[in-house]
Amino acid sequence: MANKKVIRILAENKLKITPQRTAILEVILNLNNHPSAEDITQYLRLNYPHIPIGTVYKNLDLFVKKGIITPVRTSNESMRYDPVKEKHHHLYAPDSDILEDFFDDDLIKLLNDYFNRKKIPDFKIDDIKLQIIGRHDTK
Amino acid sequence: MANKKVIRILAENKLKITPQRTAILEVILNLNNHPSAEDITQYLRLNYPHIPIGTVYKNLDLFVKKGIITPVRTSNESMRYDPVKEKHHHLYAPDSDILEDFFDDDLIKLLNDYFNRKKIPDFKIDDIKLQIIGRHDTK
DNA sequence: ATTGCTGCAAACTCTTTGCAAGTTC
DNA sequence: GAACTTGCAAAGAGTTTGCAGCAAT
Repeated sequence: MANKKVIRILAENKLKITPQRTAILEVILNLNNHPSAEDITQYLRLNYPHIPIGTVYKNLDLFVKKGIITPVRTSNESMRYDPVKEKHHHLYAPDSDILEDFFDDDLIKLLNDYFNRKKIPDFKIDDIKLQIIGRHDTK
Repeated sequence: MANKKVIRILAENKLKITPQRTAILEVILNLNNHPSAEDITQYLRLNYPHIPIGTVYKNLDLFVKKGIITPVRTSNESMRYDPVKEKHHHLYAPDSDILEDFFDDDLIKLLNDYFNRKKIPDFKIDDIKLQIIGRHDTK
């Protein structure tokens, strides 16, 4: 059931391979939806009716610590999880709560160049997070 | 006690002028710290020992609805509140949980120009939120 | 055999809500 | 006096934690 990619990722990170864990990671990788813990649990329950949300949270925390996924906050309450490793930004539509990756190398380069030139006094930059807020066309 | 600016803002927004409300708004305007509801309550209790945090939240919600303040989320759990009206971005230091305004008209222009040129298919941009993540120099 | 994981429930943090009594306009 | 606000407590959402029993290495 568990695909090889998932097994490999878990092994590389020295995480024990359990059915729950592989299922959770598969959902995040395949859904590609920036799901919340609640979303993941709902989805898993289609095949696995009794998985507790506590187990989902514990695994998400581990995945975040290992760098397998990244937590993303929106203006909404719940934390969303992003499995993508390459540097990117996000589109967020508050009305629909849809959160999407926004890949744009030109933009990344633009910001890198900008902040390489313009230093901020007494502040060391680790990352730049850009959220493009808006809405999807309705027709 | 309540200063004229606060009174004016409340009147302009047709909010009734109560001691609690003016005190809350004064704290946000004067602290300039992007305080959380908890921060505001702690601070108010120096002079006003029994103010309930529920009252703080109710007023914050109203201020947000009226556009007097803007809620800002960081990677941390609690919501922070920003009274600044001019367009700006933020510096955030996760280690210290310090959130600061970052005013930079060149950056705003750079992003505006960029997104005026480069449209995103099926997406109407309402706002661009940029958080510069990093840490303050320790020496 | 050791170490780590699951399942369950309780607890915790942040925020919202309901409502009676009081205040503002 | 009509409409709104406060204070208080209870409840709600999202998340974390503790621990006994079980599974993976």
